[in-house]
This record gives sequence, structure tokens and C-alpha cells, in this order.
Amino acid sequence: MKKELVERLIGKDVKDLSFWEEKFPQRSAGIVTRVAPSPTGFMHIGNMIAAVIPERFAHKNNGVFMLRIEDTDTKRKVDGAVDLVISSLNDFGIVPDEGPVSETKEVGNYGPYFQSQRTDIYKSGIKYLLENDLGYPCFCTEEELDQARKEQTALKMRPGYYGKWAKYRNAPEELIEKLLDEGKPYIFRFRAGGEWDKKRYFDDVTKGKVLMPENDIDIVIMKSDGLPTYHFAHAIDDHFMRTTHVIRGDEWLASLPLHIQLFEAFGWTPPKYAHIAPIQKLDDGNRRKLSKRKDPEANISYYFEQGYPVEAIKEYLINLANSNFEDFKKANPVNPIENFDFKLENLNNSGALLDFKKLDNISKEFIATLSSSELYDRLLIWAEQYDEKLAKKLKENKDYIKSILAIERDGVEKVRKDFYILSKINEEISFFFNDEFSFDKKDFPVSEEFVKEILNAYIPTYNHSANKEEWFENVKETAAKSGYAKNAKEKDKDPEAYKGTVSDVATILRVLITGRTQSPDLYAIMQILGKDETLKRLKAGL
RNA sequence: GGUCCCAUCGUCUAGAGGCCUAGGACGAGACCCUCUCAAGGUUUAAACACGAGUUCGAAUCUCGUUGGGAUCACCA
Repeated sequence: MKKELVERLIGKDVKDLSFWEEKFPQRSAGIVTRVAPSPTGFMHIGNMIAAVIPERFAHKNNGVFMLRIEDTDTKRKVDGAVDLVISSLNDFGIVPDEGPVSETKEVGNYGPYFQSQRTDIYKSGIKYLLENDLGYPCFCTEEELDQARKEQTALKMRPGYYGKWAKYRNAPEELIEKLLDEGKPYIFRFRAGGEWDKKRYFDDVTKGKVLMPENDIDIVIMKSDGLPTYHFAHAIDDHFMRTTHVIRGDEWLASLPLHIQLFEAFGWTPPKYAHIAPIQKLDDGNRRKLSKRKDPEANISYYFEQGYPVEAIKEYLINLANSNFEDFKKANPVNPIENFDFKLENLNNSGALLDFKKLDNISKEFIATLSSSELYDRLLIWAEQYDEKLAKKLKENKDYIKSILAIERDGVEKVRKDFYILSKINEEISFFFNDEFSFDKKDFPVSEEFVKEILNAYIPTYNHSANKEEWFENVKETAAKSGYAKNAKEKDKDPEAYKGTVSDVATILRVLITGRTQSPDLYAIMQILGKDETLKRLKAGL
């Protein structure tokens, strides 16, 4: 296309690509990856995986990891979404080496990292394509395009702007000038060189060689708002940002021929690609991709609300991506995530079902590694965001709650593993607070008459300063005196001789002390409640 | 529908022609321990989608069938 027309279409002061080639020199880092979310105000769990994987991959190999904001869809753009992206990433311990650090600030020499600020670069790309007859303006209206699509569907043909349907592909320059004179709006399209009936192998790091037809659709590269489409921006950005590995969602695999074509049109070497299968859920017996609209668990904030520790979520995601992580963790219990040698080749490539049981397990194991103090701090941070009442309670009863959290946790060999999400802890420890405590006589294992009998025998013997062994010995003694076996075996030997076992006696105490039939170590609970409260609660059974 | 991807216990998977009587983890069951629960220990059940080939030999290679998934915009 002649120079004057190119200038008329894209503008006069558009720089040549060589300018950008110089501005963004080749990097020395062997591996450069990025995550490129759209600022839609929603952090999908898939986005998080698409961030965790390239981050681990780059940083484990002394590479560079970038964040790029794909804000070319002005309709979906949401205020504050960039901060959400950055803070979610930070919550996951992911700090990009380059990219935005807030809605307005960024770091790195290969920016801007907001696509909406890179129009100069895109224009240079368009200019190059126009000059080399690899791109052209298209004056089709939406109605025309819709009409064509309808016809194609009616004819059972592939929909799309290709072949004879590509109305402006070979429009003479005079026609373009005429339409320009008339002030007709236009967009830019890429002149696809491929042929649909020719197939070619494309490389994907996880899937290997994939045989796909060449692309023959002249896709839109720059929209009427002057912003690029994903495909075009991807080629330009990942080239000039010197990305070596594009790790992205599976939904892009189908457009790989196009993307390679774009790189080839510019004479550039394409990056390596790894496509990640989507996380799925079971719906009516069928699997499907987690949906932003239907599934709350698609949103990363769901896990935060529930109170899953980020470490657990991250570990679960990594586990999902590279299931050999499990073996690695077993062999390297210290900082496993940082040291794990992430392999793109091992990426799961068929789509995994989200397994909450597994997540719960990982979370439970993680929480078990926390001291009471650490757990308290986490609980407080969580509560401040999601449960104000609890936050207040935590602050007012700091030491008391810490001592509660220490039960079967601090200084023990086998840590109690019953907490798997922060949001459930408050309920678990509620009986420590008088205004939340009550018990139900129905929970007694024996009749009330016997309860009183036992309590009358037990209460006078209660010694608050006894140690755990002494305390339990006393419970057994009381049980024995009241006609209960000291242990189950004793009763099994001679079932007729006993009313029950010490277990029944303990249950009575447990119900009176905690209001439940199941609880952590009773002795520890009594110690924390204190002598007066313990006796008060026990006497309530009389 | 076209195109592409995928196919091992319920779930995530190990598995590169003989190391497979198919291994692990989560989940489920049982037993032990035990004042209850949670743990912990021991343990059981549980899978190569189907059909043809190739081969002395197939979970592994080929083809087909079936099933599932992804994708087909001036959204990313």
C-alpha cells in the first residue's frame, strides 16, 4: 500500500518498528514469563493458576516474571480492578518483577504494562502490516458482518471473515480513499496468509505437537476505538517485552495458528507456548469449566472469605498443575513451594475437577503447622475483613483466645488437626464464652438421677491444680466408686458388673463443661476456663 | 456442526512395550490406640472407556467407536 494512504489511515507521526526494537533490547534472562489478566474486577481461580505457574517457572529458573494489564476492552473495564489483581497476586506471594504496582504506577523497562497505554507501539505494528500488504482497513458495518455470518451458517459454512467473505481484503486503494473521503468508519484487519485445508504442526510445551489447519480468517487487529484486539496485542507485546514462554489458558490453543502467523508476518520468532487446561466442576453428571456467573468458587475471593490460608490454596493449585509436587513435598518439607522445580511438561492437560476435600486436607495440614500465636494473628486479620464481631472479640480476649488456640497445639508432638478454614474456628471455640455457652440434658449418656449421683461424688474431689494424669486418675476413681468401669475392657470382661464406663462419666463432664458430646482435651479446657467457672458449670448439673 | 484436545481407582495422578499381581495422595471402610472428637498407627475396597490390529509380549504403539472438554466476536 502506498505511503500516503498508510499515513492517512494510521496517522503521520507513527514510528517504525525499528524504533521499538531499539527501545526494548533483547534480555539477558533466559526465561521471561508473564501473566496478563483483564481488569474486570473479578479474579478467577483460573487467573490465579495462570499466574502461579509462570511465576514459579520464571523465578525457579532465575527468569523474569511480568504483569501486564490487558485493558483493551473498555466495556468490561472496572475501576479498582488493577489493585484487586495486584493485591490478589501479593496475597499469593506473587510479586512481579515488572509491571503495574498500583492503578497508576509501574516498574520495569519494557512498559508501559497497560495495553491501553501502548497504542503508539500497536500503531507502528499496523503501519508495518499496511506497508507490506499484510493488513488492510475494513469498512464493514456490524450489520454486514452479522448478515454474512447468517448466510454462512445457513450454507453450513464456517463463519468468519475469509475467502470471498473478506469483502475488503482486496479492495483497490481508490475505493479505500473514496470511503475515507466519505468519512466511513473502519477497523484494521490482518491479511491471513494461511489455507484452511492445509494443516501444520504447532508446538505446545505441554501438549507436544498439535496438528491444526492454517488460519485463513482475516481477524480484526485494531478495533474502531483504536485499541488492539487480544491477538494483535499479544504478538506485539510479547515480542517487545521479550517474553520467552507464554503460559495461558487452554481457550487460546485454537488461535495458536493465528498467533504464529502474526509473528511470522513480522518476521519475529514466536515464544514457546504452554496452554493450561481449565479447572472444572461437576454439574449434573457432566464436567464443565468453572463459571464466573454460576460458581462462587470460581472467584478467588471465595477462598479468602472461607478462610483458607493462601499457602494452602497455592499449594493446592500447584498440586493440581504438577501432581508430582506431592512427592517433592514429602521429600522436601521445608519451603517446598519455593524449591519445587516446576515443569511445564508436567502440566495437567485435560482439565481437573476442583476437589474441596483435598483442599481441606492441605489446609488442615497447613494450619496444624501454625503456633497459637500465628493462628491468632491470622484469625484476626481474617476477621477484620470478614467478621467484625469476631475481630472485636479477638481483640478484647487476646490472651484468653490464644490459650484456647494453644490446646493440643503448642508444644505437642501430634497437633490437633480439626481446623481447616478460619471461618469455622469461632464456632468451635464458642463454649469458652459464657454468653455463647449452654448445654442440653438430652446429651447425657445416663439418666439425670445418675448424673447427680456422679456429680455429687465428683465435685468435692475436684482439684484444679492437679496435673492431667492426676485429674484423669480422679475421674476414673469417681467413676469406679459410682459403679462405672475404669475402662472399656474391664466392662467387656464383666458387662453386668458395671453401669457404664469412665467414658460415660467423662461425657457427663464434657456436656456440662462444653455443651457438647465431643470436644478437645477436657482437662485443658477446664484449666483455661478456671476453677470457678469449671465448678460453676459442673454444679449446673445438680 | 467445524476444528482441536483429552481418556488409568469416586477425585488428582504415577506409568515412555516386559520392572504392573497397575504405585501414591485425598476421600471411603475396618481395626488398633483412646475420656469423646480430631489426630496417629495398621489395613481393606477401589481404575487402565470399548473394539480391532502391531508384537513373543500393550495401560503404554496404530486405527476405529464411544465418552468428555475447549473453541469458533470490533471479549479477553
